[in-house]
Amino acid sequence: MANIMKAPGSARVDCETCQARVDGLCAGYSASTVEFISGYRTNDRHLKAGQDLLNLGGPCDAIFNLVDGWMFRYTILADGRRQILDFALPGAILGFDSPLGATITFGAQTLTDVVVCVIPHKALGPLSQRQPDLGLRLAWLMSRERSLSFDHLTSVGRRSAHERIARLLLELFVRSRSGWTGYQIEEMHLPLTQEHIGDATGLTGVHVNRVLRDLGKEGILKFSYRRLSILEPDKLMDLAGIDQELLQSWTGSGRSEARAQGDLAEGCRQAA
Amino acid sequence: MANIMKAPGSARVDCETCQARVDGLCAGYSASTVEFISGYRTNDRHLKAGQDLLNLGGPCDAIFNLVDGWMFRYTILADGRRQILDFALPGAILGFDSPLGATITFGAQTLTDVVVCVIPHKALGPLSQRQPDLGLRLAWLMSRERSLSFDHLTSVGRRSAHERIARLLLELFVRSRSGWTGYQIEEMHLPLTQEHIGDATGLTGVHVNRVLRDLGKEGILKFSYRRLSILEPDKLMDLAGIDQELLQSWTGSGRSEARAQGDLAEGCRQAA
DNA sequence: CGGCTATTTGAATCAGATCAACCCGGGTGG
DNA sequence: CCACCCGGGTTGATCTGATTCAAATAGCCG
Repeated sequence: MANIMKAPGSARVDCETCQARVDGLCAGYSASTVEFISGYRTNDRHLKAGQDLLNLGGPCDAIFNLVDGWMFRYTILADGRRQILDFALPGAILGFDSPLGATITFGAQTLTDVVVCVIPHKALGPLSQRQPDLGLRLAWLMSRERSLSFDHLTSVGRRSAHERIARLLLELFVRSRSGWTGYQIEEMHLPLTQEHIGDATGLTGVHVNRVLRDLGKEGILKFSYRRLSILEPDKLMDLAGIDQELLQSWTGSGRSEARAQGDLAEGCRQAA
Repeated sequence: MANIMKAPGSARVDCETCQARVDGLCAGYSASTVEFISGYRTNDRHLKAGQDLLNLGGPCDAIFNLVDGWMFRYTILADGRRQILDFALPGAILGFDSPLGATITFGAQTLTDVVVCVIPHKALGPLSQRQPDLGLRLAWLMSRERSLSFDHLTSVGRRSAHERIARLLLELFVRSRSGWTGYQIEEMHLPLTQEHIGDATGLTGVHVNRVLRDLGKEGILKFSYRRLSILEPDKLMDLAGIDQELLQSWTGSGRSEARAQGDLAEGCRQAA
């Protein structure tokens, strides 16, 4: 997975080849602009799978640009119940949460080995002075995360267990590919346990298992031991209640030749 | 409620006295800065209670600064199930959703008579060029909305019906006051039906009624016919599982003498 | 092999949904 | 002034999707 990490720990992420430039804060910027932004970085951080990036209750004074690996954000209630809020893929920004110095109210944990590059909150002001569309871009990024969160809220609030799970798996698949036609039979490595899926969908691990088993029996998909196979894309999309265009909004969109409207960088360009 | 609306329809919102300057895009800006921003406004819009601001499936080419009144955002599923995503109070920004021209994926409906001031998306670029912290500010605003959404997600995913309802009512109370010590017995007008509460918490209207009835019997609060009375603040906060500091994060925070960390404008100031 | 974590399966239970009345208050129109 | 209506709110009986508890299995690693 993490080919960037060959030289473990010490190596500094090279902005030229950074995965996060595909669809994140630096997407579509020229080399010189990226260079400029990079000047404000402090040291990268490398984490093993299963670690927390920032600890609950502590302060947070930087944003983290997820360069490689998968993470998730979560809250823990007093009695131990956990809710997973969203999954972060390369290009995600973490740590832009409570304005400055305020204590963190939700955690962020790695699902795989991970690399993040770090930009102190303090740098955001100066950065956005010299690169004025950066603030807007960050705003669009946040807005997209909020939309995703709205989507999850709708799932958990109003959809059946089967719908929720179908939808989540589909979302993660599509986002990890940055797009999908929706017609191909596909397979991928999904670094989640059934417990994770339960905590993300507001269900029990046990119940997730039963549903997964159902979906398997119906030949729609298989998921066990971290391997997901989508066997009947159309049935799955139908069950999940997904229209093709929604698929796009989950990623920066079409990537390739800027599939018209949905693209983040495009959005900023037009707005400017 | 809407004293700004005395001259109905035609009157243009006066930025000097605009409620949304307390905690929104324009919060804390000097008169001249607000003036500058205002130059990019197009005509205000005045809506009656129960109307939709933007219609689903259509495009959206402007952001709306909610100046007066209450609204909510929602999604409707194919079979009619509705999920309310959040409630918008004065100072909220609506319409900053899908990047540009893309079709709207969730609706926004008024709960009371409402006034919004309108800034075309096209203006955002130029605006943030000349007022570079505006983008960042918008980003913080979006980030706060996302945090709220995370909160709702946690409620709906992991809390009991009693907890969810207690929490929602508390949230709305606190946000509408922009803060609360948490000790006073209080009363307010809440422009919601039990159906609304159900759709926001992922419950049935019927069940909301039963819970509300319970809470009434226990003397914790009363809510009927749009009037909410908090009778036992401490019990309510306990039931809702709220710590004092979380209260702050729901608003721009402490308002008055910038309760240190949580304040939006403060955040931008420090970052700059 | 032994220990660990994840998955699987069954049986009992429960929180909340569904269905179906009925009530209440405040318009509206006759 | 009253009859009617209509959008909430209330209440009970019943049903069910999902939880809980508990025990067995399966893969993984040292």
